[in-house]
Amino acid sequence: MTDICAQNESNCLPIDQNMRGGPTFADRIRRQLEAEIASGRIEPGSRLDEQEIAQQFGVSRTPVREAFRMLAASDLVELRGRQGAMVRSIGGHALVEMFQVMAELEGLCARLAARRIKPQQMARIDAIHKRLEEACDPNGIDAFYDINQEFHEAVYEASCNAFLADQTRKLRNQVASYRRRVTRMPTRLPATLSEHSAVIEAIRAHDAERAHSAMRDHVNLLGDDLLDFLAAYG
Amino acid sequence: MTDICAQNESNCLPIDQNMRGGPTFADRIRRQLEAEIASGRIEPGSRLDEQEIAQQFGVSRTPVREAFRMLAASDLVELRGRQGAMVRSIGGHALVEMFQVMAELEGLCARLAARRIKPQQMARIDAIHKRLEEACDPNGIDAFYDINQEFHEAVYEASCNAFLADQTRKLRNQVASYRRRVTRMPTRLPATLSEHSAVIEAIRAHDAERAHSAMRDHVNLLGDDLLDFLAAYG
DNA sequence: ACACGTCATTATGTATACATATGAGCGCAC
DNA sequence: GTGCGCTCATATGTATACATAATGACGTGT
Repeated sequence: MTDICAQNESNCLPIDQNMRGGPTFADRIRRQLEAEIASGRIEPGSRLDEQEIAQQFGVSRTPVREAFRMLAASDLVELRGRQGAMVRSIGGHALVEMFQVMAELEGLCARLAARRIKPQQMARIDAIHKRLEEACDPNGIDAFYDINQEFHEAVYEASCNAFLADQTRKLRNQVASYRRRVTRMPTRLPATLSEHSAVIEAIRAHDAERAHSAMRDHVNLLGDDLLDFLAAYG
Repeated sequence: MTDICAQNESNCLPIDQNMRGGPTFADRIRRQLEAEIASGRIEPGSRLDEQEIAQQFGVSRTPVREAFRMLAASDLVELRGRQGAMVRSIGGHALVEMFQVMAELEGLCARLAARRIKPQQMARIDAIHKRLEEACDPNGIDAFYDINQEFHEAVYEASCNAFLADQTRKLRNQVASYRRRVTRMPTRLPATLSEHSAVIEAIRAHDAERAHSAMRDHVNLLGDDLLDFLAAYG
């Protein structure tokens, strides 16, 4: 079998070199497709062709099919009988529902973090926030997006609940491609900064209730902006 | 190909006749295994043999493997490299984490239900509760368990958030086999009834906060009992 | 007697072959 | 000209074949 990167000449699915996730092709393909979907490089509604992807990865259809099944169980793609797989397209109504749940889960993360955070984790969050302030530049949107993600990830960890962190991460990943669009709204950057500040100060004060509501509001405000964005640009 | 039920002579995986879920074998096998795992007929830690299951269902390994991948993505089974699949075994620590999340999600269901419930749904919940009271008999534990499930399902629906309902259902399903054991504790039945009553009255009064905390407490108390049970009989 | 290395068996991961359903394109009838 | 039905191509679902890594047994050496 040729190396998995061999077939990769200017395809729309460039193989990530750091692909040492699972040793099996199915796992690697799943991870790669997850990343492509989350980043928006594969747009919602796109059809995923087994043979095409198999050729791009230089493998047979079998591991691709298994990757599809895993992604379908994570609700990242939809399998429609014999009509193939397509990247799940999330409508406005479903987004509202998902943000409501995400707000509650992220709120719980913040609440637990307020009760359990260790000085080292607090320092890390402060450092991330400082970097986020410096990256508050409409030109470097992608950097801002990544650092923002780091902030939330740090709160997940501070919650000291690995399962909660995992669930929240999965949900965040499901709406990632939609979130990424709304980051481009000019008002979102400064709003994010001040909302994060509120969360951080509540956590620092070990005020669980305030941390919960601050984080919930933060997520809900993002959801509102996202809906505005979708209403305007479709 | 022989009918999917043909090979089923006194196996440990009796085929459910109402198996018209997905038209594909992979889907049917996934649903069947889900049910077997949730009911506890396949115990946590059991190893799932591809060939054995394929023979029991009268199909080849391919759809079985695809079912395994879906179940693994739902965290119901673990795939350990080339060492096969085993039903996920959840330790006490992980159970605590999961119940903390489930309490929050069920609490959110109850909160939304308190705000949104329609008279018809309220009547349905009352009817279910009445049946649950009648089933409060240590001999008919399984019936009690099923009606209890109906109650929670009715609250999910009353929340009018399909995504939330789905997430909560999945989580409930993950710990189903552990929940089922604790139902056998003698104090759990009357406790469940009174805790449900508190939730119901809060929902009837459209008191969102009270509904949330009542449901959260209900789930947390169940979690506590489950931990006691595991500590004693684990 | 115990430990270690080697080998055989077996089950998983992957590739390929085959069956069949879905959708497109075309022709015909009204 | 439009709508219906047929045929065919293609892609998915399933089965089978093959390669390889992991498990267990056996034998040998200390």
